[in-house]
Amino acid sequence: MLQHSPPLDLMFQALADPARRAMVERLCRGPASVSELAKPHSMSLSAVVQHLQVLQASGLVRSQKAGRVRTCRIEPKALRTAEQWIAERRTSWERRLDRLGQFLAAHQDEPDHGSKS
Amino acid sequence: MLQHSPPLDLMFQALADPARRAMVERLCRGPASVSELAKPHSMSLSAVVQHLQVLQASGLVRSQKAGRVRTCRIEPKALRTAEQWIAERRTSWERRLDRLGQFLAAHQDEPDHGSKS
DNA sequence: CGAATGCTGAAGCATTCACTTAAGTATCAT
DNA sequence: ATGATACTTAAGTGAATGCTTCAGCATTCG
Repeated sequence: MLQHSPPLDLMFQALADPARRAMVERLCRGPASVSELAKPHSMSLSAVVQHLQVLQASGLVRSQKAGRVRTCRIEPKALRTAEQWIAERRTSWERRLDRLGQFLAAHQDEPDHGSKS
Repeated sequence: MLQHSPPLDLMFQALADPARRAMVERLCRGPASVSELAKPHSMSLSAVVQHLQVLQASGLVRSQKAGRVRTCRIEPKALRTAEQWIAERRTSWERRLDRLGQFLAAHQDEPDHGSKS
């Protein structure tokens, strides 16, 4: 409740489903139509479209219709946003470890510093 | 349905909730007890524990109990796994763009291409 | 000891999710 | 125009999610 980042919610939620991740993987190899994306999956076209709606709401995928074919492509910018969130936390943790290491190294040869007596 | 990666499912699912992300952020600044993690949130302790269970099932967080206090810490390895999945897709996309660029450059002087004036 | 602390577990409940089927619309081919 | 293609929309269902409350159980403190 400290802060809100709707896009991040939607992005991770979108990536949490294996079918949607498979679609992202497919789209990373190039744009595709809805039925092309549906082909490898053993679910109804409707279900695929619903997954695509989740992906679009998350900003990970964009699509446009030409004639009767809707062509989908990934939005690498969004992919990078998610990547960066994780990277920032990870490096935050690594910085902490560094500080801890430095502290331990600095106090290695002064076991006790008259803290209380 | 082409392949299964349960840990990735659980990881992204875990990161999809703002409360859980907040807990991850907190844990990146150092280990914490359950009630410490609960403090910033306006939900019951039970709810927090349930979020922690999700985080642990995903492998993002590990915890151990000492006396009556359970201490939680993040598992940076898991964080890196999620980061890498995204990074791999993104670079896969970038490689594709590179190839496309090379192709376009190579065929620049070829017949009618229908480019904008 | 008994009370406070810190967590644990189970049940319940409203909402959301991941599908399904069925019926519809727009486009393209013949 | 007819039919096939490529979605689109709506409604429904069972399971999972995100909470809640209440009751329990060790551990630590006075």
